Amino acid sequence: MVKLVKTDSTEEKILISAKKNFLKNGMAGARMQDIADEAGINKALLHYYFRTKEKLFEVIFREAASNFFPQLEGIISAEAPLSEKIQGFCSAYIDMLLQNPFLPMFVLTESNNQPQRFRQKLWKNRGHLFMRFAADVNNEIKKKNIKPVDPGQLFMNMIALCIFPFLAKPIWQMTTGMGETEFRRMIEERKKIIPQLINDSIKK
Amino acid sequence: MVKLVKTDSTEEKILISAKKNFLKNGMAGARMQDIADEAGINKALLHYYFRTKEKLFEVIFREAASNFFPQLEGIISAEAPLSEKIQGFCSAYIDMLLQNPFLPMFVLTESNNQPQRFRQKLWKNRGHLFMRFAADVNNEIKKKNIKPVDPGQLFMNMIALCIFPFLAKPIWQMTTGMGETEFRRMIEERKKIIPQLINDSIKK
DNA sequence: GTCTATACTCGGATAGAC
DNA sequence: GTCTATCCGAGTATAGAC
Repeated sequence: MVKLVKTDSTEEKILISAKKNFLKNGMAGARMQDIADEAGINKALLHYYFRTKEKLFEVIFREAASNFFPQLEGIISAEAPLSEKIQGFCSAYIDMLLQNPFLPMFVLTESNNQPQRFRQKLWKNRGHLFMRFAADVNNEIKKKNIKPVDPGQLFMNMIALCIFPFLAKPIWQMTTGMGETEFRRMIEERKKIIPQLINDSIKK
Repeated sequence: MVKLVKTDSTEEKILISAKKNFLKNGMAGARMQDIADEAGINKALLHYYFRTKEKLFEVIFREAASNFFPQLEGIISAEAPLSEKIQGFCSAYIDMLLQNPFLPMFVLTESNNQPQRFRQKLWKNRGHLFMRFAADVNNEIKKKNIKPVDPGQLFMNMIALCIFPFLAKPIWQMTTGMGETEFRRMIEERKKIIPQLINDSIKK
């Protein structure tokens, strides 16, 4: 996809600043003043470009949401054994999350607050990745290569194990006294642990 | 524990209403007016009892947080094989979550917003349950009854699998078109699936 | 303890000059 | 397109009567 806006344009500066602020504080917590300050402009100009806070938020949210279920069609569609796909998916997904640690919390909280209609429009037909995955799983079941399992539960397990530590990070660090590097090491470790767990659970 | 406040006292009515509102909308989203309305009183009286919104919030938050890592010492301390404890823990935890579906989202989001100092005070020494569990696991490892695994990762996996579906519920329902009863059935199913998964992962 | 009325603050939005 | 100045509503908090 081609970037239609120059990196140093005012609009782009606003979007960068807005993304940072919204991801950190959510729609309710973010302040137009802060967004303006960080973009090096004033509030009036924000409204000139995006009319309202809500409209600005929507732009950021849409993009974030589209990344929540990652675009890993590449891995899922590849010609490879299921177990390797699972391995590749988890590893790549965790890497993405490491680079966007606020993404899960943001998408989950804000999804709750959106009105029903908007939510539907946003998430409907977003299930391509999952359906592709489910087809793979069902196929392997039919070929009797793996145990008969519910692909939905399998997918839920996989993303739960990948995402949850990022959500619980602050609490986890508090209760265990874990520092930044230790936490990181634990996450890295999970790139091996999770595929192992998932693959073991379907192995015949 | 003895309830010090009569159920129909004004204070109790406020607390019930506040809990409902805070859990649903979070600290930022909740409105003192709504809390007052639902308690059948006016705003002024809220402040009479709890001085500020923040103080009222703290009361609710403390109680919610103390339930997040559940008090299942009963199960964990029991004289039973580890596999049965895991089974019992997951099942009881999920039942608790079914009765408090907003709890996970609330505790996680609000924990992020608390200042460092308060967070520490709140979560420090909250790790009894986990330490007890870790001791059990290490013991079984020493006796060569199970594979050598990191108890931390094991515990993380267990709670991730239990909690995450409640966090992702709205998104999950949107993408899959799942209704209320189907979602419930899926959760019920997980009471069996999760212990199986966890126990299989440590079985020799 | 409970109410009505009001003060105060914060933050999103707009007017209008340049 | 960008700025300064200002408005205005929402929402927390308080004063003071009963």
